[in-house]
Amino acid sequence: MAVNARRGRPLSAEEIHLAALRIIDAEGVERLSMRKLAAELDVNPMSLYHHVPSKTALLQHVCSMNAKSLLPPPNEGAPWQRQLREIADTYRRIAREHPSLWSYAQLHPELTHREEGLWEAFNDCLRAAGVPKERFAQIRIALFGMVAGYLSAEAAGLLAANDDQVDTEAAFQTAVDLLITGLDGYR
Amino acid sequence: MAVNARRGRPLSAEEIHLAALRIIDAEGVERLSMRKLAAELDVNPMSLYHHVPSKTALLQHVCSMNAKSLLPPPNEGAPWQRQLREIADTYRRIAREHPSLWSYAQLHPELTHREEGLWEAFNDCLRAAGVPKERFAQIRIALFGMVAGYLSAEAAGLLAANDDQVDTEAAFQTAVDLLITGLDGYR
DNA sequence: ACCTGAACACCGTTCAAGT
DNA sequence: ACCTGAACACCGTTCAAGT
Repeated sequence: MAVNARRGRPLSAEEIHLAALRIIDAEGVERLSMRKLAAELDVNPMSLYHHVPSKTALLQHVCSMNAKSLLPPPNEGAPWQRQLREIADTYRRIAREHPSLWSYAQLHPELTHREEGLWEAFNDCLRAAGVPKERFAQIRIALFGMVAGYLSAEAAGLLAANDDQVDTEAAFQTAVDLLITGLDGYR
Repeated sequence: MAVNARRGRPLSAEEIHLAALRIIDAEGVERLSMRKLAAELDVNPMSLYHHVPSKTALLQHVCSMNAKSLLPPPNEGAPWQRQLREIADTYRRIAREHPSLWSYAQLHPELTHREEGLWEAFNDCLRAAGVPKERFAQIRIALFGMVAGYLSAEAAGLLAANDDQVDTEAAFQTAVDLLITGLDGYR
């Protein structure tokens, strides 16, 4: 049995995805290469292709795994302002866990498989805020685009680069406050 | 005189930047290569390096040129709601002129040299809206992050991918409306 | 079944040599 | 001054050959 010469234990897709995420967090998506990944795993570069069909498929998997964490805790009873904050905070937590992946995934939406339930949290929120149903789709896009987009800008360092002394947490809360006050206008 | 064998007329940095932008618009930043760029210009790949120090410098120049167009028309007299719409619409026009470059520049803020005057338009707006001065910096970041981020998401196709029938123009106006109503809360 | 070395078609960039 | 061919150190991926 031709077990890997250098490691002695078999390779697995799981292990490959985790190592990829480690490189992405440490060096950025752009610096992830199949050859570097193999080196990280102490494995022949070509061995990876027995567990993962391609680099694109690997990135798809990592992006989609990450997107699964976006579902916020169910929260139907709470006031809608609280619900929206919860969504925004969940997004921010995920964005900051893997900032390079977050920005990259926004640039390559085709890589991420998004769960059906992702929009439900927004819908619950808009319902509770008294937004007319025929406006749901557009407002959901507006909110999602601004929250996800803001976090992508923050993750990439675009916001810190522009103003020197920034409390990034407070700036994000300011952004969410603007959205909440704005949404309140639909009541 | 060793004028280029294939073209007969001399190469220039200007010409290189324009050709790069053409490839970026047609195929995306990620598919721009020095060798492809040389082919587009019907030139030896190595000739480029006599006019441009590196691919990174080339992208820096193109990104910074593009960012210069972000300065909106001076508009101090108008109501602040109108001023903010003007900024947002200017940003959107530029984002949609070169969508791939826009998203890429957001992911790589270090590539873009931003003019000093870029924030003045926001400041004018906040002043006119009656926002307390000590909140300017944070609100400016919040607004810039959400507008630029939303447009990056739109340019990359993240918003269209999520909902099938989207009027992207209307969705953006909805987003800007939310921000204006939100800002109005500071009055 | 799993691994691997050589090979192919790409990259960005350096450098010595040409005119 | 401007151009160029060969070369170097990288990529992702295929495939035939090994165990």
